[in-house]
Amino acid sequence: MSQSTPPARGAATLHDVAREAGVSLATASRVLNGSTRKVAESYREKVQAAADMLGYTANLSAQATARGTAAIVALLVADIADPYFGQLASGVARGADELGLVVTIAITERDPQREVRLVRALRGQRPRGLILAASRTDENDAAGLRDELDAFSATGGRVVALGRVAGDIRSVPVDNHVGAAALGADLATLGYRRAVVVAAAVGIRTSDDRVAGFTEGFTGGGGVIDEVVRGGFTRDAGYEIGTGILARGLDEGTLIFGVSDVVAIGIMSAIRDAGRQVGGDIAVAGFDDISTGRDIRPGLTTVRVPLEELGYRALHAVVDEDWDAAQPPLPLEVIVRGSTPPRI
Amino acid sequence: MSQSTPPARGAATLHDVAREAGVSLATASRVLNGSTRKVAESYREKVQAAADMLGYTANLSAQATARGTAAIVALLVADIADPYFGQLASGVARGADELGLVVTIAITERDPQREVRLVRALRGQRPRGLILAASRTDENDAAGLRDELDAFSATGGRVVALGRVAGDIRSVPVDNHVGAAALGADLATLGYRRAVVVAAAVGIRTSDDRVAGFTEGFTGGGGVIDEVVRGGFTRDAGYEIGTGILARGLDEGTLIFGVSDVVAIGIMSAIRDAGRQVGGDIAVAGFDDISTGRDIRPGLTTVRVPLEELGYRALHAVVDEDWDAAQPPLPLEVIVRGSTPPRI
DNA sequence: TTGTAGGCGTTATCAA
DNA sequence: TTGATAACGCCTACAA
Repeated sequence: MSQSTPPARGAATLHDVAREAGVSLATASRVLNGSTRKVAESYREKVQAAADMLGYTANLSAQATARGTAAIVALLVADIADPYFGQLASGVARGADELGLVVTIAITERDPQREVRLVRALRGQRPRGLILAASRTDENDAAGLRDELDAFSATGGRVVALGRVAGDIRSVPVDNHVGAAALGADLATLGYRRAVVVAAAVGIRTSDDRVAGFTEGFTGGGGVIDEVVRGGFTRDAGYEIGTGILARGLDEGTLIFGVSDVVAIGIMSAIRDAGRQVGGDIAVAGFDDISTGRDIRPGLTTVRVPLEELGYRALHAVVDEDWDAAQPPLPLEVIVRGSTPPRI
Repeated sequence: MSQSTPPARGAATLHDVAREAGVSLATASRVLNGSTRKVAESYREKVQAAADMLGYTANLSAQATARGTAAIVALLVADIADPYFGQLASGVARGADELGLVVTIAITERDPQREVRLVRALRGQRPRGLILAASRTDENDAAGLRDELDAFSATGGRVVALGRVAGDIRSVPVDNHVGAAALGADLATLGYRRAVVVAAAVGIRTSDDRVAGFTEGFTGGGGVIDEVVRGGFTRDAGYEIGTGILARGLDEGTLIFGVSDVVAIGIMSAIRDAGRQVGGDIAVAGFDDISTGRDIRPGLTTVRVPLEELGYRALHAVVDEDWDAAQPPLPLEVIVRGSTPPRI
């Protein structure tokens, strides 16, 4: 066996492999990385052997500079410790893995300015695409972001947003309105008549749609929305607002709808810490169906969003050449658990 | 204002900026990316202006090929939807952001073969370092992995492992043994006398250490370990094993210790689904203190591991030049909640 | 089918 | 301080 190449200082390069195999750089490139195979079997084997022996791994950066685009997909989330984003990221990662893509992750911490900076930085990677999962407010302060995204698109990068978004960028639709309406209707049918809604700030699309949908469904079923309180999309926001609501007094049998499970879980904790009971006393419902909602007792009534699938689709929205913009929205499903027992 | 440069097709390059500013490539590079500043203020301004106008972003790939290493840290986790890894990743991301590094994430799905493949693929990015958070078994089947890691280290990459690991690679120590012993001792003091331990497979260090530590502390306090059942590190494993244990019959007042919170939460669900009660009837304790454990009722008794901090430290273990190998282990703390009420 | 050579966007060396 | 210019590792017409 050829021993000509000493254990190279630094990673083995394509050069090394070619030399070791006694072929040209081009040939080595073709068998190891190039797509269409047009290399004699004997050469092919030699190159493979050399590559294995040297532990060669293509330098992705070099590949990227040469090709002009990197085999990378960037994912922007508000908070990766939040199970909502975790499940989402899981789907993205699975899809990327299937396609040999690398996922880069960035955390916005729900700060719009930060988000703009991150997009700008991520752009430097020349990723194939950018998945925006951090829920954002509408047009207003999104101006800076819009510019960055445009710049990215202009260079051939693909932007995918979760939920529905204005503009030309691709998106994976989630029919928050319909889902929330179904939830509201079902809860009205269950006998609930008064509800308090805990939402995020006005202008956050996801929140707005869910509030509107829920209101429509609930009032349509004969219920009344007592109040819509604004906070954020976090557990702590839910806890805080929940505590406030309880302090102002709340009738038994009232329902509190949190615009996301995370918020709803915060509310549940607030209820307990206030010495009240979740369920028969004060009912709670959420949205998303994160896995935690299944393990708490009583179980959290919610609308199931297939988050993993959502992430997976987002990844494909980035990559697929023949992506159909008229995607059917993901199937949503109302799931009634112990946090909203029937009142009839 | 100069209009010489038409809105370039493709992203603006350093070349474009230099031309627009009327300086050389080298100068432009120095003001925009280079570290030590030795550029006349007038030039500096011109370049900045040109860069801003063109929306220039350094091509990280090109930079990486030129420099030989990318401003990237790769993170390997078993499952990003698992809150344990989510919180961990959160800390890693924060640290990376502070240092202007990009985090690339890969999911092992707890498959050793897959892990090896991923490390190999990740190596292609020539990242600054690799953080191994996926809990692994000992030496045995880790051989292939070891090779890949060695290859990576040999090229100047830094490998950091969570928990304690043999070999020369850096690690952020977590004193699982001590923490578990403290938990066992405290629970014995609370009056528990019989316990069943639900662990992962033999050979998984983290699990082994926790089992050994708990056993030591619990028996030292006068308790007896009835049984150690083996499964995995997931919620579903906990549920399944929990169901099995209950089916075989379990005295009231027995304690079940799951080697991680996720497992313990699965056990709690199994207990409820079997019609038994968590707490006074059957007590449960876990390890890690993931956030979910605070929101379920009764709250889960556990050992608090500062996961976010753990991730943050891991990131610094990758980057810091003057990293002190003799890191003090992270402070662990026993947290007693409602899942293990006092029995005296 | 194989090899040669030029180019991708940056960095870094070395004169000027 | 500034500016040519040679790397960096790989891809890809184009030529052989």
